Amino acid sequence: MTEQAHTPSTEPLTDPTGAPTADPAEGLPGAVRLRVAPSPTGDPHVGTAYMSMFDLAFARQQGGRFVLRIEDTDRARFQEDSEQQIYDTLSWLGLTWDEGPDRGGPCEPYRQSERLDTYRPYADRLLADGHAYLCWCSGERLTQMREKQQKLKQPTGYDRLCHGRTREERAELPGFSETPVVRMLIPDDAPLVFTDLVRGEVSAPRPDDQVIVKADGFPTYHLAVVVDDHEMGITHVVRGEEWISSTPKHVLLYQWLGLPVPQFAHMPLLRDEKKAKISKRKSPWARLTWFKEQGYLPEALVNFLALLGYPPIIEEDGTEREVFTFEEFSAGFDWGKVNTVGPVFNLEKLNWLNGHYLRQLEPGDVASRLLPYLQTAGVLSDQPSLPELGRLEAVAELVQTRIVTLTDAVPLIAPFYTADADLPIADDARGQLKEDAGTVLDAALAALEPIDGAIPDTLGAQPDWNHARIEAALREALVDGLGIKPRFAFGPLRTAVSGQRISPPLFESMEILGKASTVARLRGLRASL
RNA sequence: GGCCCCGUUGUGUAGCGGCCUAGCACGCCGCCCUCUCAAGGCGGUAGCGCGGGUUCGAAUCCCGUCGGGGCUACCA
Repeated sequence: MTEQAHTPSTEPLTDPTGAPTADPAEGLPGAVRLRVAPSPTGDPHVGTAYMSMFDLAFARQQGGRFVLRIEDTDRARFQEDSEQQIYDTLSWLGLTWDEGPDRGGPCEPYRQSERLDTYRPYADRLLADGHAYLCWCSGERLTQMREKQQKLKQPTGYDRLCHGRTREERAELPGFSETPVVRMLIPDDAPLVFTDLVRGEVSAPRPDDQVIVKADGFPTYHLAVVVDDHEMGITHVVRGEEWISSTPKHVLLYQWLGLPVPQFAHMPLLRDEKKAKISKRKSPWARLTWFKEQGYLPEALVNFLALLGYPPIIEEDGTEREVFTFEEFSAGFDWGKVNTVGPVFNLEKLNWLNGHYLRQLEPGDVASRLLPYLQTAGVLSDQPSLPELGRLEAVAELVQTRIVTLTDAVPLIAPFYTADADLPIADDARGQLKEDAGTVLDAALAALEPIDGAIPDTLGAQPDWNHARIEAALREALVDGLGIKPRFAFGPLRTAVSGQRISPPLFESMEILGKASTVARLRGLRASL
C-alpha cells in the first residue's frame, strides 16, 4: 500500500480550483450504493459484520452495489495485518463486496491513506469559503480548556481562540503549535434534525468546531467520510447508532460543499450482557476471528446476526420462522423493521442455531468442516490418509447431534485416532467404575469373541462386526446374562473404548474401531484395574 | 456535568387503540425416549419500568419520572 500512497486518483472528480464537479454517483454502477468502512485497527469487530450484513441485504435486494473501504486515517492505531483479516472474516461469512481495495472498482483507490490528495481541495474550498479556519492550539491547551469547562459544568467545545486570527497574531498567545489543524466553523443555526431510515426524525446534539484536517495532514473521519461517500456515490450511509451525534457535522459538510445528502440508517449497537456497547477488550466474541476459532458455522452466525434487532420471517400462515438464509433475509429486508433498541448479544441463542445448522448438514459436509479443527488440535495430520478420512465421515455422523461448535467434536473424535495402547483413560471415567468392572469386561470380551471381525470382500455383503450384532451380543451377555442394568453394564465398556465418561454411541463406536481395536481396548482397561 | 438515543418475560422478538386472560424462539424446570452425552417429543416458569393523563377502551397516543445506552478527541 505504500506504493500507491499519496497518488491522486486517476480520474479527478474535482477541477483544478478544488471545486467538486457534478454528482459522481451518476454513471457509477448499482441502483443503490452502500459501503462498510472499517478501520484496520486490530481484529475485525463483530459490528463490522453486522453492518455489512444489512448493507449487503439491501444492496442485493435493490440491485445495488456493496463497497468495502478501508478507513486507515488513524496512523496511531493502524495495524498491518488487520486489513487482511477484514477480507478473510467477511469472506468467510459470505458477505462479499463488489468494490474494494483488493478487487478494485470505478472509485479507486479504496484506502483512505491513498486518497490524501482527494481531500485537500475540499478542505481548501471550505477554508476559502470561510466555513473552516486554521487552528494552532496545542494539544495541551485543548486539554486544559476541556478540563476547565467540565469543572465549571459547561458544555465542552472549542473556544475559537484561533478563529479570525492570522498565524502571527495567534503565535503571540499561549498554547501555540507550529502545525495547524483545520476546524469547521459551526454556525449557530446549524441544522440538528435529520431523517433516519430506521428512526424517522432524529435530532442530534449541536456540534462544536470539529477538526477536519489533522496536524499530520490526514483528514479526520468526518471530512474523509463525507468526501469519500460522495465520490464513491454512496446513496445510503449505514452505520452504528454511535454516529448519530456527529451526523449534523456531516450534513453541514455536504451542504457547504454543495453535495447531495445521502440517506442515513443508524443501526442499534450490539451490547454485551451488561448492556454496554461491546468492546474487544471486554468480550472475546467482539472479535470476528473468535467465531471461526470456536468452530461456529458462518451461515449460523449470519442468521443469528440477522435476528438481532430485526424480526424473524413471518410465513404466509402467520407463523414466525427464525431459521433462514441470507437470500431470504435480503428479499424481505426493510429498514423500517429494524429495531431501535440495542440488542444484547446472547451466545446461548447462537449456540442453539449453530447446533441446528450442524444437524442439518450432510455427514460428509460435517466431516470436511471438522477436518481443519482436528488438524489444528493435532488429532489428524496435515495429510490425512484415505482410511483416516473415511473413518472421519463415519464418526462425524455419530458426533453431529452431540456438538454445539466444531471444536466440541475434538475430544469426542480424538479416541478414534489414538493408538489403542496410548488411549488415555480420564480420571472421571475411571472413577465411575464399580467393583464389578472386571467381571463386566471379561463377559464382554467373551461375548464379542465369536463375532467375526473380518471385513467381507464381497461387494454389498454385511460384515458380522456391526453395531447391531455387537449390541445384541453384549446385551445378552451383560444385561440378560449378568443381570446388570444397561446403564451400568455399558459404562465400563465406554470407558475402555473411549477413555471418557461421555462418548459417541458405544456400539457404533466399536463398529468403527473394528474388532481388533475394540478387543485391545477392553483388554487394556481390564489389565489396568 | 451537557446534549442525544432508547425502555414487552433472563435473552432475542411479535404487537403498531379493542382480535392480548400479551404470541413465538432461545434459556431454564419437569416428564418421555435412552448404552453415556446429545438430539427428538410433550408440558411448565417468567414480561408490557413507574406515575399521571387522552379515550367507552391503552403494551400500543401524550406528559413526567426513573432506568439503560451513546456522544462529548488532531479515534473511528
